[in-house]
Amino acid sequence: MPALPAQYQPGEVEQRRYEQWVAAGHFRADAESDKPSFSIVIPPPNVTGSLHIGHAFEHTLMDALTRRRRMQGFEALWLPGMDHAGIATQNLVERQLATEGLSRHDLGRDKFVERVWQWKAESGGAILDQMRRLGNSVDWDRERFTMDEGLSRAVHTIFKRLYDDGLIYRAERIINWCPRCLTALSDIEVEHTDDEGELVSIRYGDGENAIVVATTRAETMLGDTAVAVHPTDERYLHLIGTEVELPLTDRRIPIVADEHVDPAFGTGAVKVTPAHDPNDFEIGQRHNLPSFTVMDERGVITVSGPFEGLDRYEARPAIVAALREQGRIASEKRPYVHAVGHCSRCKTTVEPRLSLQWFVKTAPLAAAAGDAVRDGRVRIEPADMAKRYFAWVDNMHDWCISRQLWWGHRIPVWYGPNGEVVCVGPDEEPPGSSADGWRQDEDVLDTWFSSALWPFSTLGWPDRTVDLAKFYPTSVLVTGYDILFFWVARMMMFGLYAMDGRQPFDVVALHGMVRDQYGKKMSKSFGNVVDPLDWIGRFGADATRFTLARGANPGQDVPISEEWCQGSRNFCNKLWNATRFALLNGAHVDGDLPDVDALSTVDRWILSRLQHVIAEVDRQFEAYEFAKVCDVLYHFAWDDVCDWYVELSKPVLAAGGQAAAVRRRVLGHVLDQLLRLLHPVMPFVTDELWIALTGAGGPDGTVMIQPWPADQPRLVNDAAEAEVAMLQRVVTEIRRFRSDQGLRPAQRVAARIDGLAEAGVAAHEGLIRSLARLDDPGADFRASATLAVTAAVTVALDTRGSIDVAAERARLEKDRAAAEKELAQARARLSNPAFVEKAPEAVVNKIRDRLAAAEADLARIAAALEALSA
RNA sequence: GGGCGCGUAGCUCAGUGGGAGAGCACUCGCCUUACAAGCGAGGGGUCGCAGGUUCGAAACCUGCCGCGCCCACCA
Repeated sequence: MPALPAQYQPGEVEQRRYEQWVAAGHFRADAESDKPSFSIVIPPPNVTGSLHIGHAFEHTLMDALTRRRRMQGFEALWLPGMDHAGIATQNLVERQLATEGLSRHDLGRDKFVERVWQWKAESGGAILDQMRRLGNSVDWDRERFTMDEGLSRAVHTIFKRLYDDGLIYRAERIINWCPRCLTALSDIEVEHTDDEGELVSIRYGDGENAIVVATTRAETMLGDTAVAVHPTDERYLHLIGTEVELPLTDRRIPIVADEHVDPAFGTGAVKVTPAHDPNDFEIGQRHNLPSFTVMDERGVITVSGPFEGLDRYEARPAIVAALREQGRIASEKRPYVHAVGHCSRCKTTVEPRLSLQWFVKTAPLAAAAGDAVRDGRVRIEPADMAKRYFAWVDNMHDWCISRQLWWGHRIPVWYGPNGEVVCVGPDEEPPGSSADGWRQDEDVLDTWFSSALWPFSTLGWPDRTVDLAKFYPTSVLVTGYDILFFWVARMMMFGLYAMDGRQPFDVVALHGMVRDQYGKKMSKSFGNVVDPLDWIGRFGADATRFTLARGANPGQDVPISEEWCQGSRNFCNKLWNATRFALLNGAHVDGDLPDVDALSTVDRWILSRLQHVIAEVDRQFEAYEFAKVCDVLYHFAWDDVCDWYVELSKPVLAAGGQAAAVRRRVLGHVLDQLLRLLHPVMPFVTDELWIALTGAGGPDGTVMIQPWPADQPRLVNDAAEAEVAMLQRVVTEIRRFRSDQGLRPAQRVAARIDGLAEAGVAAHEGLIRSLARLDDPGADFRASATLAVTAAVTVALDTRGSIDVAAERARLEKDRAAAEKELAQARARLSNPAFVEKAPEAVVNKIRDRLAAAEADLARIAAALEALSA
């Protein structure tokens, strides 16, 4: 076998390994398999742009889950795909067109959509390539896109079904309108920020009948159709039912009483503009008020007169100025901070607008979505997040699903010449031709409408496919808490509805957002954005993945930094070199492991530690505690295996013989198991090393399809762990002394060790001497320092020179103070009758042990001080 | 306005009823033939503040201070 280089070089390894995995077909899931199924559908990234570090993070978690299940013998499917991202993509292509001096209208609908498809072909390929670079073990044969023919048919099918069930309807409502994107938006596509506005008070009417209203949106007054006051407001009782003149117009409007008005705010009187404010719309409904639309879809005033053609922000000061001229400004405008909605895509201030749109009646669907979590069919991790989920599904408004865009699934409704409205099913012909006056609805559906079908549309629904039978419900949904409402809740609604009450996933594992090392959001303007490809190129995909997974505490945001990624890269290299050492020393994994009874204490110890690690990794994986999985494996690999087991093995291997033969076998086994455990998180380096270690070849010669390490409790060995712990303590204390005394580490020191038998580690004197770099006592040995390591163990060292007595004394005095404090604490607690009576026996015993340990420590320190004086 | 969460070492975070932890950073000493992307040793925290419950609180309860997020149609 070729010798491994001294440093791990990820680039070449990653490309080669990935190609071989794909070629061998190991990512492919077989729907006909007898194995239990495990399935994940990818949260489809938008075809706009490229994958950011947040995707890399999410994909790492999904890949780790999938790879582990695959090794555990599940038929594991991770289904890849992308989302057409309606508004985002259309905006992007429109911007491209703009650079050519064109608008979408210059191309026309068909040509424009063609252009978007063309763009998708280019952009989508880049995203898929990024997924390969990350090492994602996705089933490429099952890649899907929300605008695929099959998925479009699913959209069409469910639309028809909901329509027939009366759960989709068309209505004229106040909706959120983006005057830049020129489309309706759903409530959650609107982001609220606290903006500074100005509150002006305007006097309507004159004399006795005058009434003053306060508003931040003076320009809408042209569309006022009433003034509202609270029904019990003493100030205005006499005016209710009367009319006032609306300034700047020739209209008179009524004064109505409505509970909605807060008498304590402003003047207690509200102007009512049903066509441009959701509250006012409702007041209008209650009082049968007419609606006057005063702005067009771009936010430009349409009322004929001096303000016609002005933008809404030009109209506002113009109208205030005109009112002031008429002496109708009752009080100067004052700053007022209030929540204002913005388009989540382009940040333009949303204009509430009365218009005819399509809606999903959410009440029955949302109720089912809530119940599925409440009754435990779907588990949300971390559980706290379920509260947010309930808060949303229990208070959901109807969902506006029509968008005035061209890129998306077109609404399958046709309008006839005589006012007919026909929803056409997926296998039906349009009811008539355009020549006969029939036309299809111009609008397309909200992107999230098709996303909501993703867990079953990707598996072949509405057909009853074998994929659907095998892989639905999916096992777990891994996604960010930021799209709990956008996506998760809606998949629940549609999944339960379309799949006869069967939930789309059993578990929702929510993760946080990737942030920089100070917990700051990543943003281009702040310059702290990390490009996953950059890290993969410089540190490797495994290092990038490990850094991300290591920060993944459920539901918590994930801080990362380049320094930490360097640390992960170092960890990869550590594994590389540990395996390299093993191979240089003839470690192997073939043949059975010798019987436990035939093993040395050190072997039994590492196998016992390994068992704890396997059990812990399993436990943490089941809880989606990726950070803890990484932590456990990191410390086992670095501390236990590299710093101790390998070091303890060096003398044994050097000595050769039967002991060395056994050690080679056990070392090979430990690395084999470790590489398997790490493989889900760091697939590349573990596979490369596993192949080198085992000499495996051929398409199946990869760790990714080896059995997951089994938890074998019989290998747990407390005695061996205690014995090695004592060994470690002795070695560490001798090293401490050497370091404190400035004895050069490379310098061997003659020493005599006493008391190892009493400490139960007599058999390990050779190892202790080796690791602490002590020579055997020579003929010329003369003790010049005596170190008490434990109550029993003393080490007489020939330091070939004087030692720093004062420093060692100070050290010992410090130790003594700590031991005395410990002793006093333990005594105080044990002499407290309430404690001894009420505390669990195990705790009391623990304190007793601690007391004994403190006493032993004091004895040791006393002996050391005495030796120091001599 | 409503809801949720967080304040633990210089930084980022684990720990949630019985001896204060990790990574990185820091100090000292080392190229000890797997690895300087390394090895050994070490320093560092009245666990935001104040009360309470308990034999025992970083953890549970209450209040306060500070920070963050989500939801929301008060003009």
